[in-house]
Amino acid sequence: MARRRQSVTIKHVAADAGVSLQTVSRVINNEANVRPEMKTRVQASIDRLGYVPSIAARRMSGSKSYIILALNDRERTIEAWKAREGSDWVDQMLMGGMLKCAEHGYRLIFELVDTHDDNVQRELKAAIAALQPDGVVLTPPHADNPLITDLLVQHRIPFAAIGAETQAGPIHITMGDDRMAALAVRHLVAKGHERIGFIAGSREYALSGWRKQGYLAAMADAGLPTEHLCERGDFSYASGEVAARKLLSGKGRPTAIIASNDQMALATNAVAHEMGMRVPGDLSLVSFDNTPVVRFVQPPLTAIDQPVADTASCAVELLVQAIRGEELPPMPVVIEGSLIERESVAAPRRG
Amino acid sequence: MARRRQSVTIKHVAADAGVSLQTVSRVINNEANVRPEMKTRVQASIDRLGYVPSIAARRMSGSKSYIILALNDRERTIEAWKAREGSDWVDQMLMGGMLKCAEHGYRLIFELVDTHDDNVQRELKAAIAALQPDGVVLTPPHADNPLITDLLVQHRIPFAAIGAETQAGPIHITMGDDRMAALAVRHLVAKGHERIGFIAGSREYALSGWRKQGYLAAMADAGLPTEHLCERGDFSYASGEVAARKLLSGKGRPTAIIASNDQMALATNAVAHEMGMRVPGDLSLVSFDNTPVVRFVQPPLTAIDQPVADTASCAVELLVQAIRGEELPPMPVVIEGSLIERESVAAPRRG
DNA sequence: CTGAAAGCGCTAACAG
DNA sequence: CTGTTAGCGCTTTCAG
Repeated sequence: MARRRQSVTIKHVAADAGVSLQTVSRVINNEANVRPEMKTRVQASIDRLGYVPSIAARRMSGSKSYIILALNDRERTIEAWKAREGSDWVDQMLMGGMLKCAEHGYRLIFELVDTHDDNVQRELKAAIAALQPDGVVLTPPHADNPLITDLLVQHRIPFAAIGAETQAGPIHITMGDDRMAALAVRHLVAKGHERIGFIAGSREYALSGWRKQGYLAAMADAGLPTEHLCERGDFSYASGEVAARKLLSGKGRPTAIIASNDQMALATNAVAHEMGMRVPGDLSLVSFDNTPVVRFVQPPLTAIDQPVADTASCAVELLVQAIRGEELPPMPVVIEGSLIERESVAAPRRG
Repeated sequence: MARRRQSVTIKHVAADAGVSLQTVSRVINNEANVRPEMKTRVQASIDRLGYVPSIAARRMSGSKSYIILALNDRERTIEAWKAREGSDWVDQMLMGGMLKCAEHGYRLIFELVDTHDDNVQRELKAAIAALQPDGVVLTPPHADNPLITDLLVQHRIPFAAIGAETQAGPIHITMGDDRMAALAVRHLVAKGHERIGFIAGSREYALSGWRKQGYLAAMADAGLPTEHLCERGDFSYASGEVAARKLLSGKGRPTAIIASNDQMALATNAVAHEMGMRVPGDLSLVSFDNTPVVRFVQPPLTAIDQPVADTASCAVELLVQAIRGEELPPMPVVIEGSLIERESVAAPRRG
């Protein structure tokens, strides 16, 4: 294969502008110690020739690769992709992260590794060796895997942990899950609900605990009971069915349920219908995540939106700051979601 | 910032195995002219040290970057992402392409450029200069933009055009849109429908024409009329409403409609309900694309699945073959979808 | 079949 | 403030 050469290199620009390579380098890296006049001249040459630096060459010589790695769990991601259940986590993650990367001249590379596999470290090491990323975005449950975070710390690669239990690296972002759960509770309480059930998510995710705590705290604040009103699922539809059936078949059943994700909310909705209950007439329902599918079911579900794109965008922004050695804000940074009202919540029936 | 160095380089492997750099290079590139014994010894060192070559260094010296670019239209992609209408094109594209890339040691980088902007060429040139991709996946409507294809040809970068009208480069993939439309027609004819309406998509996409042609041909084959039964939308929900209203408000209205994408099908479904018609009792409906949302509406829609992931995967596979200089199959390669039966099709009412 | 030398495009370190 | 020099890790080219 023919050797593929850069068509316009820093040399061409230097020759065109009549300066040294180094001066051009300083201009493209926006370094100090270049006279404005010089800078203008060089920039003019860059624009005229349409010069864009090669990221491979920059990586080779300098310390930057201009690559940020977005690490996701292989098994879960592939499963979700194949199931086509309408979750757009990958989409939101990718678009949010990619667009922010582009603003700073970075590229985002999406990578899958097995969290549970003994080979995590080997897989991650290989990705690091191949790509030499300047930063890594870690999504749950990776964000809490010490095999991953330790390796990153050791390689001195800054990482942004999204939804992690504890702060293992420089950047720690959450989506305010506890406050969002409390918001859902208050929304239902304001409608007059007193018996509010909750379906928790998988223990493997820190956010499951936060959502549950937020629920418990808000219920306590409102002076409402939670006994026999809290079940745990694993985020799957099937687990949602089981939990919903338990909650709805006992005595003193709830007039409203908050489900920790959309699939479990969908399942709850189906179970309610199956049991002859109307949503929202007999049962109000608030979902978590607000993936596109909740808008298309009957009734469209009131949901807590999980701001995935904003979070990914923020992760990249902070990563770039960290790479540049700039000071970071206090952690954790909280990107709060919001409650989207639709048609699955109403006042409870009296009696 | 500290200069970040590769922890294990080809030099370490060479020293460990007691051979020259070149021999190691030959082994990792699977070249001929290495004694099996040598190869084994080198491979052992590679495994022991956990060596993985740096793609930046490989790009610098050799001709390969091990990067494949997936090019999508900026405006449309961002619009679809923000609308959160439940389309999972990006997801399917990314996962299909990325997993196939990984199999061959490549990485997929997702990039957005403005098809309509005068700066397409500048944007694309910049991406090429920065990344030096070994291949590019082009999605509609990029695949038919000569500003893009010419530039790629000129740079001798092989590209896979998905859903392009004509073959501008080495790889040309379609999803058999005409045959899929015919399949939808035959499905409806088999149920007893004779007046079958069709809502075409935006002229900007070659596949809109193919789908329409497939419909017209299949209708002709069945000896059925198409006059006043064919409207054109632009793939948007709003355009679907307009088209559906036209089709359903005339005399001799259709007993079934095929919509060229899911949003227009959803719109048709809504219009039918609004007009007091039942789906599928009074109107059967077949949708195109089969994005997740069609499973969650009432009734769940029978749809032609568009095999986006398989297509992206195939594009990458063929690209890798092209990069290696291997022979390619005859073009276009057709990745056919299938008809997914759900609940929006029934026999027409008699009368 | 294997090795040595040269250099890809850029930046770090140092010298002026 | 600007230029020079020396590589980064790998593949290509050319010798053996």
